[in-house]
Amino acid sequence: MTAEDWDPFQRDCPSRRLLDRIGDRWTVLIVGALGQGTQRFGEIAAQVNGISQKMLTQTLRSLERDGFVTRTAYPVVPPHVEYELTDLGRSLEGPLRELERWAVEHMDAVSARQAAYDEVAPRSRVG
Amino acid sequence: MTAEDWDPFQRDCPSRRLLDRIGDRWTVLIVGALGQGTQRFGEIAAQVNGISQKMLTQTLRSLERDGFVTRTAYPVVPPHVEYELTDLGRSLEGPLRELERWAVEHMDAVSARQAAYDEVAPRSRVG
DNA sequence: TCCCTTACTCTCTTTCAGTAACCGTAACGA
DNA sequence: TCGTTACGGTTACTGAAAGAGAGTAAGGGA
Repeated sequence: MTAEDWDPFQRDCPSRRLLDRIGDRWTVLIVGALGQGTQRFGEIAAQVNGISQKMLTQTLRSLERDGFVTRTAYPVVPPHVEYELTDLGRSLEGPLRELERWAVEHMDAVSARQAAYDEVAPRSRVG
Repeated sequence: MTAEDWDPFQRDCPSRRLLDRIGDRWTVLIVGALGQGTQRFGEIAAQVNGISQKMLTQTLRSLERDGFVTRTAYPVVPPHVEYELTDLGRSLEGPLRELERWAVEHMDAVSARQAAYDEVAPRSRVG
């Protein structure tokens, strides 16, 4: 474990790119969907409402490269491809699910703050 | 708590936008920086290596609107502005720090997987 | 013959992030 | 007096990324 060398606060540190990837909007949802077990391309697309085929393909490719998911293609017609979380991917589930949970739990509080902010005239706050 | 109504997997659910925001690359780092206490614009910029003034301003504005940070401007010359996490913002620290920690801890594993993936010819894996 | 299925892939348009220049005002140094 | 620095921005421009939508391969069924 050489974890001490990485610092996401530094511009060119690889851990910054990794943080970008795991915080990515589609990554969070795709990993969440795959948490339920092996799934096909179309099944993931159905769960992650609103994702385009392009982004799903692209994100799955990245997740595969990073070792978060495995891709298994059966050479049949029509195509049959299965995606599954690896151990590494499953270790990400926890932190991501917490993020998701936080968002759901604090949604109301944030909405309220937004409404309050938008009421007062912009830039009127002075200390 | 009406948390049951929100579902980030649904395209137009506000919680999806919130999840996007809190997973945002700069948000993660700015909240992390502010975790150490009240800070000025320039201090945050120095910690979050590589962020442009534009993105720092823009992200701080959003964080303020969402109720994660407070902005206090002292009408002096040159300008003096302080940013601080709210209670809501502090409640985000935990999940975000976990993400950060995960990235640092698994950086080596991911690098290894990437290298392995890039070695074999693309699209040669079949089930 | 025609269409259906699935997992892409390509093209086009729009949106977004980053870069660099500029701003105002006061204090300071030469 | 002139030029510079300080600080927290704003603005215009540009290249990259995301989204929308149509097209593709190949076999099986009506």
